[in-house]
Amino acid sequence: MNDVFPPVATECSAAWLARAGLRPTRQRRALADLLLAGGNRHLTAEALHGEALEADAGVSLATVYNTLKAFTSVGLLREIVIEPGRVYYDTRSDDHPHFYYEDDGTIADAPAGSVAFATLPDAPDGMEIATVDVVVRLRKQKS
Amino acid sequence: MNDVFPPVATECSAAWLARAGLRPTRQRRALADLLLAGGNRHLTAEALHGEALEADAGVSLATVYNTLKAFTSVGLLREIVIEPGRVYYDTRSDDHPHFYYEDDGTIADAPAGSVAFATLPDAPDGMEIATVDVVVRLRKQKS
DNA sequence: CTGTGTGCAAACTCTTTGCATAAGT
DNA sequence: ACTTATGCAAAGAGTTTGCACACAG
Repeated sequence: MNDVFPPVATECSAAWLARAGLRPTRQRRALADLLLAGGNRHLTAEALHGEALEADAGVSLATVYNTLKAFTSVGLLREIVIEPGRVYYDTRSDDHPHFYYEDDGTIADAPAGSVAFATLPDAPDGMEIATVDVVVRLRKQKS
Repeated sequence: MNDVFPPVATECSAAWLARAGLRPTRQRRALADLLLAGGNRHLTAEALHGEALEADAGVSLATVYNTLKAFTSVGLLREIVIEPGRVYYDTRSDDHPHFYYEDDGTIADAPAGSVAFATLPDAPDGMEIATVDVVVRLRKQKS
């Protein structure tokens, strides 16, 4: 076992699912493989379904939706909501800032550590801060 | 003319619209009045439509949507997207952080100045930062 | 075996649009 | 007058759901 290298996708998807208590069905493994394949990814249900189709994974769109929700609820993925009517899923599930390119609607991770808070608000009484979502919206330079 | 006090709603809506180059129709003035009435507000199209109905403003839902979009495009409002399939409009159009109560899906302004950045990322080449959206997600305290 | 996951299609929610009427300048 | 806005209802996009079948433990 090697803790240094990121786990190989084909092996990882089963472990991933097992650790989360999700049954490693063929569809879930296929989707997990796709998600884990390319480093940190930010994609929509439809985009993932498209990739699944290309890979002949035999996964229906409904299952993609259900699976993404399942993955999210066990903390394997994180939802990002930036545009109305479109949910992105991030394969990094920790709290980190994003770039949003307004021109083409794509999302990327902002460089690690590039956002730091000098101050954060106190949570109102009886509340606690779950996460702090930061989206840096980018547009083409005017000049 | 008095620059110190915030403009009175009934007077303001016409000025608002004129300044933005929007025709001051009855519906737009009614919606502007509702929006300006209660300080900083965060509401959805449906919520505003509900208020318009209560106020007998005679404004259709489609017009509420169109009007909110029009107001947003001229900078009178700002869109806030936090939940999938639900757009909030903020009567404060400047860049400021929000609290999001996960329990009931409501939004509030975070206290002024409560969020400050120690560092912000450099925009990628050819890009510039348009805005930085900050949403502090709150949940009920566990204890 | 037993229960959970999948697939299909229909339902659902929020939002947008086409077109005829009404209102603003 | 001429142009833009409104209202209705229907279409649209993205997501969720109900139910029968299939698969994992």
